Amino acid sequence: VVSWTAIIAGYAREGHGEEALTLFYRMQETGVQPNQFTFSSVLPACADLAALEHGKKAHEGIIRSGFQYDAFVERALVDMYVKCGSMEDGGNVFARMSERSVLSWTAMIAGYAQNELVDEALKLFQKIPERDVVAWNAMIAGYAQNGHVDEALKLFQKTPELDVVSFNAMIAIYTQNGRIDEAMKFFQKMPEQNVASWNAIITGCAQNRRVDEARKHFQEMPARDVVSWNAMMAAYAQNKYVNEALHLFQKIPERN
RNA sequence: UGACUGUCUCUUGGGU
Repeated sequence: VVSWTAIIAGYAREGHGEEALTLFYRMQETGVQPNQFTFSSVLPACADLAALEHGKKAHEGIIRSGFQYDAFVERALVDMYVKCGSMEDGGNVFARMSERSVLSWTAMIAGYAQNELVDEALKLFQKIPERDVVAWNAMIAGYAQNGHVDEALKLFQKTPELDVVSFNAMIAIYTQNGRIDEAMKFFQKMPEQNVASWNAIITGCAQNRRVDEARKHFQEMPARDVVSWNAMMAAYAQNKYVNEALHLFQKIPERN
């Protein structure tokens, strides 16, 4: 079981979920019973593939074999259900967990928000015993994803410790609602911008038909990653500058 | 000898 688990874990970690699942089933066909290590290795593979049915089967196996109270397994189950978008199942496991870390709380909040259950997200957020900056950011982004701009801003203003992600989230919210100038204010007053901040601005300009400004920021930014290049190409393409998009594509450095 | 985990920015498709 150790050997099987080591290989399954390896595949899962490298993003080869299909292989991880295949091996998971094959080990059982050969009569080897998975243990808690195996389950906490294979569940992330189900999560990556958003393979809810496989995840549920694994959950049944976990209950049959009595590993449902293992803390590693519980966290992996919550993570799997959230990433598969099955918030009801995730919530059930979460509610029965022996120990809920702030990571699991945050995963649940983000999951609810991404599934348009912003009220549920808020309920959990209000119940977190210890909120860190990531949890605050998740709730801010949760409002954003559901179009609640004002609530997001209120929460941002109440956040005790802001970081670059908090600001980036606000930039995205405002640009997505056509309020570029307000987004720029956040961009300018944040202590330091990272590449995602610049990318958000570029995308924001593009979505509001300000291609020239997008290009200006693209040229100004200190460092570009693959998202930057994609964002700028999309900026051109979506505004009917197909030739410019193609031209840019040809200029992307190989490492991207 | 083996295990899991959270928040922001781009791209494609699907759904509403």
